[in-house]
Amino acid sequence: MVAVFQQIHHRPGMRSGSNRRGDSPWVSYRGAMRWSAAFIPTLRDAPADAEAASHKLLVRGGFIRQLHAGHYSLLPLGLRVHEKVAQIVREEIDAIGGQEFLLPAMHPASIWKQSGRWDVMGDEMFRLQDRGGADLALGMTHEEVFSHLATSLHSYKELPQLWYQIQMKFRDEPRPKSGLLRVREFAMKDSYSFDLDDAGLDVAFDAHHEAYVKIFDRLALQAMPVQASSGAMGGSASVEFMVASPAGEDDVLVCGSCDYRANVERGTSQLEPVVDSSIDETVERFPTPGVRTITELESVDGGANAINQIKTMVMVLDGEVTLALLRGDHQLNLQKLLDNSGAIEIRPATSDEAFEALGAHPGSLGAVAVSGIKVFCDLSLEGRTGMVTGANEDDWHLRGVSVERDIEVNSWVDIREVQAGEACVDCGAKLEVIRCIEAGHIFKLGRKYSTAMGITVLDAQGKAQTPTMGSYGIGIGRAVAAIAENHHDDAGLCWPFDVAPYHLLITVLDVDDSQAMSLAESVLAAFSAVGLDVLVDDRDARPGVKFADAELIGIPYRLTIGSRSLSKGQVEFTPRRTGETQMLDQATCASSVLDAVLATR
RNA sequence: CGGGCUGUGGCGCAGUUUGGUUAGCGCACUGGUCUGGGGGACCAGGGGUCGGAGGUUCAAAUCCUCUCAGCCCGACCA
Repeated sequence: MVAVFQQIHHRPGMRSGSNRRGDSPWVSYRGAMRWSAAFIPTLRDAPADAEAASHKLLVRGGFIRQLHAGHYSLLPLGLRVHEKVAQIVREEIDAIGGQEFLLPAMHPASIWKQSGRWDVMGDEMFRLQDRGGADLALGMTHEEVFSHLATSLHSYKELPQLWYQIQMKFRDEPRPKSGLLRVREFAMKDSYSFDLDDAGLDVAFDAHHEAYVKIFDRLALQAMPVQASSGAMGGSASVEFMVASPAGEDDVLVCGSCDYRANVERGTSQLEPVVDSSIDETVERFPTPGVRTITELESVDGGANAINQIKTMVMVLDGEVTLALLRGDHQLNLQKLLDNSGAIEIRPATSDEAFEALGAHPGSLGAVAVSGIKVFCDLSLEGRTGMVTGANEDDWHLRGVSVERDIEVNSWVDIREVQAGEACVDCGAKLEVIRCIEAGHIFKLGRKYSTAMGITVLDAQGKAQTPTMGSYGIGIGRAVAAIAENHHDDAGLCWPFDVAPYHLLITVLDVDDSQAMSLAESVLAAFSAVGLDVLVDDRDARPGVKFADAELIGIPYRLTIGSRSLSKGQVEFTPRRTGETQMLDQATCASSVLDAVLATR
């Protein structure tokens, strides 16, 4: 470490900022950096188009720069955080037996066609052709490639396998946004488990669940595991790790008194029972001129409260016109309908399509006496009677409708979106809806890919078996952004110790004071000796600039060495998070700072 | 893909409605003097195809047409 100390020795008289190779003996060392030689382009103002706190601060702090929409350059400071996050993920996946790979980012179309996803992925996959005209894709995930490799497995004795990589993924997001939170090119840790049977898959899944808890704990992210939709790709269990943040894009149902947590795409609630007035009403047609909305129908003569209305939504599922029925006061959740129908593509029907299918325009639609059209009906309508709904003739509605008697329902499904304040399905307490960032997602794939890609191993009886798979992802860059979202204040970032670009910032206020510089160097040496990372602010700048930048980039601990305190034999120690400064004795500061830092890490 | 908005130096903006000298301002940057514990002052500088193309005009950052890019809301999204 003496060598390190000398490599970074600041030569008195050298102008700060002079960093030409020819006149500096400075040799790069990952754990130590002089600010005067570093590329840390801090900005006083955030770019006007930055909205999310993490976006603003990561740009202002010189961690990232946008190249174009959804593509960011990681600057040295940003890369250090990114790599520390990746390393934590790597260590925890290794700890459950993961083996790291590095796979091609560019894939032949053939494997995507084999899995069936060449068509399914649609516009979200970047596609290109090579000079020979062969179709290629930039990998958005790596089930296909890993599955292709897994065809080299031949015996049950080789299972289980747990494979992973940390690699760039490419997704042509329709709307990249919020800095690193939603991008089109990003590093992701994705692991895949291969097991002979469901019990093995359970083990791999649970191991990941525990590993993820440890990872997010080490990242200082308060991530809650929530029940999630498996998405279009199916799967029997799916858990997302969600970090509460206004910059997020998912809504999560959180029960205040038990541990029920679910994505609104999956979660449900208890509904207050509704008592319908009469059971044997007959269906009656009545005029409702100009009435087009649930609200209007509430107050019209012969109408009813929303709770007694049937909302008829005309959707197009994979090109087929379909009806989704809900209680008048409920909202449709598209993902739920997707999951329940098994469709890949979903969109609301146009007004013309609705008219063609039902003979009326939206606002007067209903499912009574409709046949030949698939009808998905929300569970909340089971057994309901005396309902009001559209008559499939503009300006007319029906009342006295008994759902089960009068409507030909193909499937009863949970397709409504739970609202805040509804009762927890487990304990009945009030549910909150919390905006979250999806930081990780684990799920059981089953045999979809192993079947498609032709993976088989012989079992103990010599019979061919198709292994079952699990898939587990964590976005590294998104985790960096999520940490920034959760750990900042008005002045800037406050990196958790384990992912901080540097552990200690030594702010030297008078860079021409050789006593101050040599004190900085001795503290640096003490930190380097135990493998901690130190940034020395040796810029010839005014104190105000240095303090502001220090708070902006958010190094967890700062040692300030200034002639004013130094003349009294003192230096200042300030944790970024509290901002509370403690005076330390100059002579012993190296060891006391080291002790303080190690004690609180 | 629908709705809204924005492109002027590295960042933040003014100027555009009503066309008219050399396109300005703050920050940042370079040299200098002073200063020296919370984004300091002064002096002197460098840096801009006004997103792009076409058009109207004696004259275009400004008007017209097309186009590209970016942002926000929604849709969408392992």
